[in-house]
Amino acid sequence: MSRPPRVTQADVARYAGVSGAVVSYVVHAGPRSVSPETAAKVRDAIRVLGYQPNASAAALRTGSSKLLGLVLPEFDNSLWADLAVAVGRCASARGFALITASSGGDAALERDQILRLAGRQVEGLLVTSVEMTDPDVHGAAGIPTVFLNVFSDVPGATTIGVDARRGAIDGVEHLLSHGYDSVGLIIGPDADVREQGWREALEFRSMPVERCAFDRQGGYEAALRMFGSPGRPRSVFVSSDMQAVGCLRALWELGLRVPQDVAIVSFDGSVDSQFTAPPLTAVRQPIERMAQVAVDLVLDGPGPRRVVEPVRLVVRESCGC
Amino acid sequence: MSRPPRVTQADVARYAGVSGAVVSYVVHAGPRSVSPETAAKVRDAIRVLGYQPNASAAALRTGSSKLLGLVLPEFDNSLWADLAVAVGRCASARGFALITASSGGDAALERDQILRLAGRQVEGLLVTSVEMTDPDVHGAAGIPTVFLNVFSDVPGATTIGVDARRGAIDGVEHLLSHGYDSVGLIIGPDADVREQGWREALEFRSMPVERCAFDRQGGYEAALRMFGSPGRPRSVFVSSDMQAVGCLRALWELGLRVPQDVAIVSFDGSVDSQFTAPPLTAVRQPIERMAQVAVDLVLDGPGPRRVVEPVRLVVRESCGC
DNA sequence: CTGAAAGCGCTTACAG
DNA sequence: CTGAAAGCGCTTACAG
Repeated sequence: MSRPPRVTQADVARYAGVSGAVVSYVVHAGPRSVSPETAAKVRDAIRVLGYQPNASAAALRTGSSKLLGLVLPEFDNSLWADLAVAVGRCASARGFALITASSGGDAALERDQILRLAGRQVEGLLVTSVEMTDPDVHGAAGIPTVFLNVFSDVPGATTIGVDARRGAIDGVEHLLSHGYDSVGLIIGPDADVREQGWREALEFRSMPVERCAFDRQGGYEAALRMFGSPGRPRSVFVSSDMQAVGCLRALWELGLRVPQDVAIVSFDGSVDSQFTAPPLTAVRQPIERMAQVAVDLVLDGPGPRRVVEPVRLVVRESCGC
Repeated sequence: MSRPPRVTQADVARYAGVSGAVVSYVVHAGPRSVSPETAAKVRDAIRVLGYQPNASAAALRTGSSKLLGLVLPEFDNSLWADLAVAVGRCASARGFALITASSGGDAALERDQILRLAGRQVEGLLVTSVEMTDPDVHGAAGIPTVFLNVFSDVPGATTIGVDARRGAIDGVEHLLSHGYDSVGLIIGPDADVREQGWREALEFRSMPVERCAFDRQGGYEAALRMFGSPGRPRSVFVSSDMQAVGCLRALWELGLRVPQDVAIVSFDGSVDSQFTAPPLTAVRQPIERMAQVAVDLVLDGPGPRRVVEPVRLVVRESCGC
């Protein structure tokens, strides 16, 4: 466990009998060419000594840390977990590593984390706020930033999101197509476009709404309120898989069967939605694709823009199909 | 979105009319003291200019990157997700940021990720392998490493884990205490100490075993095999929450009720186990505590050691209590 | 209490 | 094709 002193470029150069520059040339295959024999000697030295270039030094010299920052509200949400994996993969493919931070859904902490990441010279920031953050943090950090999971255009910021209004409409219409006369809504603490879509699909008929946190516990409590009292709706559109998982648990406790007594359509379509009992019919967000676009945009993005990815209804069993 | 040139220490020094050294002294509150008036001027300059010390430069100079690496098999497992959050919090409290990488459970990729992290000058590595990795990677990286979720002592390596044999015994005995005559086992691809504990608790009576991947799909398929054919056990001990979630789904499909037809005790006790229907009785791994110990050990650890954290049976409803 | 200077390990123009 | 050297932005002995 005693740490051996780090092998530096100079060590390799000495061992191979060349200058440091040449070592750098072979490590990066450029920008100058090196004769095959010299290159072989250098590669040998690298292998024998176990040389690993010092990323801090390279970052300092080039001004490029090859680091991306990812800020998520929390990890124990399979949607964010999936996103973290996908972003990590895309970043890695472009030679970037990922520094992750979780904000716990707290705006002040989130801002703090972003500033911290900025200090670490990340070259891009991917941030997912439950509520779209003040785009000012973007300016404050002075680093290319893309906001993920944002449902509407935010002038001056690069945002990626799905057409959640459309998704909500699709989900609610699917429920309606089963002939259910009522469709409740379980949604986050603040109004968002999913609520709007739900209203439109219902042609503005009045139906029960419960607001709660975007997690299992929130969905659980909201469902207890919505279905524990008389006048419960025949079906419900839930604005995230996590809330839907909590909702399912509440319905089970209340002795209500899904979909026979209450039908559900959820929003997100993460792994969790596949393995509930019954599996959830869900409006799926294309996480992999969004991750790819986000990484490309944060690294190459020419300026603020709005990207809307299409959403797709994945029919499983909770809707009664 | 145009990137302003970075503000450096020299800029602050010039603005405040002091030397760079003084700026460093006030930023770090040491190691030399600075007069209150000068300090005030410097703090002003920092605020006005929006100075963020360049972490790469500091890392190069001090030889300390203040970075920790975390390698996980995947993120869409709430146990790992919980762990990532907990480790992030502990690291942050000690001024370290976290670079995360997921191995996808592939040993070669895992090794690769570790080497990559080593090149990034992380000062410690926390790695969780589904199967305990070759401790050689530790030597190869030349960086203090602690392996998490390891169930037995590995000489020469620092490992943290629970007494999983004891946990399995507790879980199975709890099932037995309900009077169930049979307790099946759903476990990972390779034998581990949980299987041993299960056998011991059953006093080596022969019972059904199904092996499968440590994920939802694995547990789903294993349960279909175990409960879809005659001679199914009255209860089952499942070696992870993810597998238990899949198992619950399979039982639902088979029309078997939990706990009336089949009782379940799971292993992990992550958030997911709280919100299934019914909630899972589980042998809980103390994730927060393990994260704390891991971070402390990787940063201060004097050498290889074995840490065993106690496990606790959390009784909920899937066992029939 | 403060400044001038060295040096961490790289990369890359500049000479040769 | 290769080497000597400058410089990225810090921190920290060393002088004063």
